[in-house]
Amino acid sequence: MKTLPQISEAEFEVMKVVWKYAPISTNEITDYLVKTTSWNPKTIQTLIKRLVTKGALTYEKHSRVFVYTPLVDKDEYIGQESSSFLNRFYDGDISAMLSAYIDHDKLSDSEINTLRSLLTKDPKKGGA
Amino acid sequence: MKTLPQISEAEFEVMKVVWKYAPISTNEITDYLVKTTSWNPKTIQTLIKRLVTKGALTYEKHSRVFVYTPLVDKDEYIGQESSSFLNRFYDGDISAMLSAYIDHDKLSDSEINTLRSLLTKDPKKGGA
DNA sequence: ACTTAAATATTACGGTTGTAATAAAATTAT
DNA sequence: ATAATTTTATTACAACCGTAATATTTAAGT
Repeated sequence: MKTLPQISEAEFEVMKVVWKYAPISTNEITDYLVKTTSWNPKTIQTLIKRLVTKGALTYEKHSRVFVYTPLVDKDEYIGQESSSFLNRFYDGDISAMLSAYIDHDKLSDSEINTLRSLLTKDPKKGGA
Repeated sequence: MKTLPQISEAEFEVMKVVWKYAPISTNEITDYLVKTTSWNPKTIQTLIKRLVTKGALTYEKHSRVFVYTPLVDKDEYIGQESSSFLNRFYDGDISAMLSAYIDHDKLSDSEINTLRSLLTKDPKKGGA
């Protein structure tokens, strides 16, 4: 498996926007994040640039503007981070993790039910 | 809620040892981690020191040696990290997260069953 | 009391991150 | 063509991190 680039927390916020709206220009990314964060546009520029350097984003020039597309797949990235999280914090024991969420986050009955139905679905259907 | 100190990934490995064996001396921590990691003892010293500075550990002097005890609660820390992870990566949607684990990590039937039974336990019993 | 050994403390150093400011290049308007 | 504006590129800088090395303090032996 190819190794995905290291994406910092702030950079990840940028990635989320690009994943959602790509292809998207610098200004569009900036407009969006200026509204949803407390970041200065200059900061957002820097984050975008770093993501390009890291190989997480690529772009096409449309005359003066750059229009970005993700180079890393969202599900793959999140899946990898999730596995790594599970290993570091719960030694890979997913039951231990779920237990901790149930205790710590005090899941409501309806959340519990949703989870249960998730686990009850016939895995034969829906598979690849 | 009091804010827990920021603990880095390498520091967290040290914390795990202290959580497990506290009260524990510098040398005991070092011996343990030298075996389970590729770290130089000096590196481990540094990590311990930083954890003290950050308020994650405290110690008692027993003549020349320091004997450490955690100042942050393991479950509390992990719970907080877990909530934060869930929010950042899954927008707080625990079903989405579990779904992703099921898909990405290809959970076995027995794992699925364990999870299901976890969710089926009567929450009335065992509560505080 | 001195020397030695063991433990702790201080210093180092490059990479990453958060957070921008300044500089340069490219377009657009005049 | 120039000037003004917009976009991108370069530079900055401190905190945090991984990874130690060196220095100092303190206890133990002799």
